[in-house]
This record gives sequence, C-alpha cells and structure tokens, in this order.
Amino acid sequence: MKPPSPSENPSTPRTGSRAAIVNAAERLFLNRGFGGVSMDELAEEAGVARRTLYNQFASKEDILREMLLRISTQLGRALPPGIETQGDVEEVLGLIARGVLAFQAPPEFVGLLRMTVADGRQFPWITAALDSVLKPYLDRFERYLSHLMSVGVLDCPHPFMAAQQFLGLLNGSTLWPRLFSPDSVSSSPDTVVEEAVRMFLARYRA
Amino acid sequence: MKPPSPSENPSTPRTGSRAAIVNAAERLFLNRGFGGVSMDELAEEAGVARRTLYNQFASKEDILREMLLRISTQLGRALPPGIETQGDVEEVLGLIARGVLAFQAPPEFVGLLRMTVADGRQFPWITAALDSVLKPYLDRFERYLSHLMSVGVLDCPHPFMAAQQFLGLLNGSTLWPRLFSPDSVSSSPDTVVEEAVRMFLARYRA
DNA sequence: ATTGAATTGCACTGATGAGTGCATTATAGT
DNA sequence: ACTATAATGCACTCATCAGTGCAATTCAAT
Repeated sequence: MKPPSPSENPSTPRTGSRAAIVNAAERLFLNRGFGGVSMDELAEEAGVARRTLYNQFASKEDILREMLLRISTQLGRALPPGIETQGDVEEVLGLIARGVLAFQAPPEFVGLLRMTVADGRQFPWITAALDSVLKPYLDRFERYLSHLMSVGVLDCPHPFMAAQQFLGLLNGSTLWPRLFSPDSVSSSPDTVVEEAVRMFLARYRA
Repeated sequence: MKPPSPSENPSTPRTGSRAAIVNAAERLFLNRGFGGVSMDELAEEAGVARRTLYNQFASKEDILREMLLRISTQLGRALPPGIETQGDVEEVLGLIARGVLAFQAPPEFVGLLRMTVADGRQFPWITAALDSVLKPYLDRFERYLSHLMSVGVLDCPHPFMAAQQFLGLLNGSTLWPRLFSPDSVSSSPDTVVEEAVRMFLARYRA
C-alpha cells in the first residue's frame, strides 16, 4: 500500500524511476520554475521516495539538466526537413508559420519560455540550451530566404533580419500576449499566419 | 562610523530611507528577481539596517509593490502625447518605433521583463501591473491606426492586430534576442526601425 | 539642551529546503 | 528459493530566509 507497485501506478516507480522523475520534473518545473519546486514535491509527483531522487540523480540541477535534454531532442523533431520545396513561396511561408504556431501552441511551451527567462538568470546554461535548439531553425529559415533571393523570387537585402521579422510578426500576435497579457483576446491562428505572410511578401516579393 | 551619515552616504539613510530602500530594490530586483534577493542584501544595498526595512514597509512584497508603482509612473511618461500629428504616416511610424526602442533600450527594461515573467507566476499582480502600463500605449497605437484608416491613408482591416504586428517586427529583431540569445549580433536600431516601417506600409498603405 | 521619532543591533522564532547516512524492505532475474 | 540491485523510511545536518520584540542609540527640530 505504501510503495505503489507498477501495476497500480502508471508512473512505473520500480523500473524506470528515472523516467518517472523526469516526467514529474517536466510537469512541475515548466509550471512553477526550478526554484519554485521542492524535492519533496518532485518526489511525490513522481510517485517515488524522496531518497530515490538522490539515488538516480546527483542533484536537483542534474534533474533539470536531463529534463531540458529530453525536451531539446523533442523540439528538435518539430519542423520536418524538406518543407522548403513543397510549392511556391506563399505556400511554404504559410507552412512554416503554421509549423511555428503549432510548435508553440501547447501551454508547456510558454512554461518553458518562462522558466528559461526566470531561471536563466541564475543558470545561464538554461538559456544557452534553449537557444541552441531554436537557433538552427532560425538559421535554416535564413538560408531559405537567401536561396529565394539568389533565385530572384525575393528582394531581401538582410535575410537574417527578415527571418527575425517574420517570426516577430507571429510572436507579436501570439506568444507575446500569452507571456505578458494573461487574459487578452487573441486573433485566430489562421488570420495571424495569413496576415504575416501577406505583409512579409508585400515587402520582399521581387 | 557604523551608521553612515547623510553627508557621507548619498543614499540618505536617515531622512528618506524609504526612497533609498526603493532605489536599492530597483537595482537588485530588476537584476536578480524578487525571490533572488534577501532582505539582508536589500538592507545592505540601501545602506540601511535590516530592521529599518520593516519599520518602513510591512513586508518584502510591499517593497516590490512600491518599486513597481514608481517604475510604472516613470514608464508612463515615456511616449509623449501628440506624436500622431507631426507629419505623414511614414514619419510618425518612425517616431513611434524610435520611441519604443529607446524605451526598451536600458538593460533595466529587460530586467523588468525577466522579473515580470519570472515572479509573475507566483504573484500574478506583477504581470497585471506591467500590462496595465503597456496596454494603454498599444491601445493608443490602435486608435491611431483606426484613425488613419478612416481618413483613407491606410487599408488596415484589423487595427489591433496590425499594432501587434508592428511591435512584433521591432521586438523580433531587438527584444527577443536580448531575452533568449544573450550573445547574438543585433542589427542597428536605425535599420530595424526603417525596415519595420517599410514592411508595415508595404502591406497597409492604401 | 531636551524631546520625540526614526534608526539600529541583536537575538530570537518558525519555516523551508537541499542533501546525506544507514538500516530495512521489496523486487526482478536467475 | 536466492541474490544482487533498487527503492524506501527516517532521522539527521546545515544553511537560508522572512519576520518580530526590545532595548539602546542617534538625529532633527524646537
């Protein structure tokens, strides 16, 4: 009764306790931040004895490390490669924008951002970790824009800035309000995507 | 020697200790967040006895409240009124954009954002406080765009979203990198402003 | 110089939280 | 059944931190 067996607790305490712990860490850290969660709470959420945390991990920080590692690899699979060749510019930009929005849609993503901003002050490696996951996408997007420019489809003097602008158009209407204006009415994703693409092409289409 | 007199310490401990405390709170809270600063540190930074904090304020949270109150009124004076009538659209948009960038330029502004995002989880009134300061500007901008549309200068079906887009264009190239990509090369403010205005007008100019 | 308010120093309380040591118990694979 | 491994319970240590009570002290204004 005290030690829940694997059959009565889906968190699989006995075997795979590490995974159960990291799962719990993801649920708690993303909602309340690193400093806002105690090891006791973490143990309870994982359905595991407090002492087990220290059998499996060297420290609280280590748990956060492993959690971020897992999240990073998950995020890394978000935008499928080869999207760039699936039609004309307008279509591809729409696909990318939709991918980005879907990617940021789950509340846990906002939680990840909040945790990054919050605990990144004390642990800069957190910010670096998220950046190293996000940056490649931005770079890929920049390369795509450069390609379109060399082909003569776009007239885009600063591809990197253009990439930032495009994401800014999306974030300004979606992510930003979610971070700073908790209860604001947000436009529909379809409108956001459509208008971002329109404005971007109005400026840069050759 | 132990208690620094007003003449040797500009923080004016004896008289105006409240102000000295709020000053210290601003320096510390904006850099390390509410939870990251102890009352001992705060007292030392203010050049004041720890006990004085509790003579002047009911609690640590009260100090934060007063600090945010002061910052809010300061921010409220940032964008001078009447900018909307100082020339043609392009010129005014440029002025607004420059105002926004100047407004966000100081490192303390990023500190304020970080603190808002971080401690806003535990104290939602922090987020609300910042939002109540920023929102009026967004609303004013929206009204300006609506006006331009009714006058026939812009063709802008969703003024509120357009306002978000314009700010998104700026933030995507400036604020966002500062929050999430610590050591990234950023474009010059002039280019950012110019390109934001160009893209915006390329889409919405009637 | 005296008075009254603000400030100070210091020793408290009470709570929380990370991390450890160790003996005990349950489990999985043989 | 047996054994190695993992999990557990529990009582610790050590540190930090918000907040309080109180007596002593310092300063400013009269």
